[in-house]
This record gives sequence, structure tokens and C-alpha cells, in this order.
Amino acid sequence: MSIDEQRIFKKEVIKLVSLIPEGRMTTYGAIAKALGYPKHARYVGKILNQSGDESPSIPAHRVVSSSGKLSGARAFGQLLSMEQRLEAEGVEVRKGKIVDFKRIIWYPIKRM
DNA sequence: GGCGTGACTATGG
DNA sequence: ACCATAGCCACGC
Repeated sequence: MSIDEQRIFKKEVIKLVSLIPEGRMTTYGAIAKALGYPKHARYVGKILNQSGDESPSIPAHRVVSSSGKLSGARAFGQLLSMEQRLEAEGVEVRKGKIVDFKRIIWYPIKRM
């Protein structure tokens, strides 16, 4: 992945995450795949991690692991945790996992 | 260039 | 359903 590809990838990740509807969620892998880089799920996580400082407005809490776990919960403040943010928009969470994960998952559509 | 570290994933028991 | 394992790849040291 070249420097240019990375730059575009980061921008597209932010764009795609912003499109996730309220009350739905998707996965790191789905985002990576939609952008044409199926092996870069971890990189998506890293981007969202640093996006917390740069663009706090993006709904990063709507991105979970492929098993439905809230793997990024530690990156959110405890005042408004990742779980609380999801519950607040109607997404049920139990034991750190999305309850009806496969039913409410949102699959991004590649565009460009 | 080697090595460890992740907001990851698929697979097998 | 849970846990361990092995790939995976950018990144920092």
C-alpha cells in the first residue's frame, strides 16, 4: 500500500463510517473490503483510534469486530462509553457484544 | 531489517 | 458459544 493509497484509504474510511445509519453498525473488515483492501481491517481500527482526536464527530462507535464484539471500547471515555452510545440509539449490547448483530449490520457499498 | 504491538479475522476444537 | 492459534499488515523503535 503506497503512501498515496494510505492517504486515500484513511479519507474513505472516515467517509464510509460517517454513512453508517443511526441504530445500525458494521465491521472493520466490511469497511476494508468495501474500499478494496480486505486484509486491512486492523488498519481501519487504527484509523478510527486516531480519529478520536482529529474528527470526534464521526460515529466510530458503530464499528465493531466481525464477531459483534465492541473491541474498541477502551478508546471511548467512560462518561459516554461505546456501549452507552450504541444503546442510546437503540442498539442492544450484552456482555460487550451486539445482541442482534447479524440483523442490524450495515454493509457499506463501494463508491468511487 | 528484525521484532513487538494492535479498535482484525477465519478456523478448528 | 467460548478459547486458542495462526495469518495478516502498518507502524514505531
